[in-house]
Amino acid sequence: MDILPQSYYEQPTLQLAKSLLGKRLVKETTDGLASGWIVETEAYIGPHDQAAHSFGNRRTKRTEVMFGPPGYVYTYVMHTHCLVNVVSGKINQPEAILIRAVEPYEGIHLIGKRRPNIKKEKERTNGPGKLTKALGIDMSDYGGAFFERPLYITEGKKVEGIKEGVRIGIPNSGEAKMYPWRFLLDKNKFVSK
DNA sequence: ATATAGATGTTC
DNA sequence: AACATCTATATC
Repeated sequence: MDILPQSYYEQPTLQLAKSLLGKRLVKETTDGLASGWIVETEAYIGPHDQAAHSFGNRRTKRTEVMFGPPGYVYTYVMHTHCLVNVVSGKINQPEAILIRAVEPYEGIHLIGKRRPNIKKEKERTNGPGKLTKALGIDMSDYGGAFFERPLYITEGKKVEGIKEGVRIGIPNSGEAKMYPWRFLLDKNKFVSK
């Protein structure tokens, strides 16, 4: 499967968020390769979105990559966990897509080693903090490109049953929390609750 | 099966 | 002080 070129990321954020469903997210480490199908995403459209870190064009050390060209990696540490985002929008348009869940595909034994003591299979990757740990993504990936190793996205499989919904976990974002900017594959067992 | 609380680190 | 979360524990 081919790595998606940078030009792929030049489409509008909401369209890209939907398009990412079913693609293959890959991470290579010294331990080996692990990958999963993307089954859930959320769009964060900076200037107009109170829930985005870049709301009102707030530019800090943390949000810096979002102001660059699309197709780059924005990792962010929340509590003890690390979250992955795909930067989208043109230069100086701070937009990004949060990857919330994947379905394990390659490197299952690695994923199992990184997330032991799990009762059900789906609990390994059905949340933004879980999937990063499962695939071995961390802050060292910040600022990298999704079209270059070691962290990249390739073509995937065709998907059906794309569903939109309201975003999760952003209670204090005013009107913005009602925007239907969450995309997921209906009937897939690996999406978050 | 669902619900609730508590712990965690980084940023502002 | 706020938060784009996870896990354990408790209860049905």
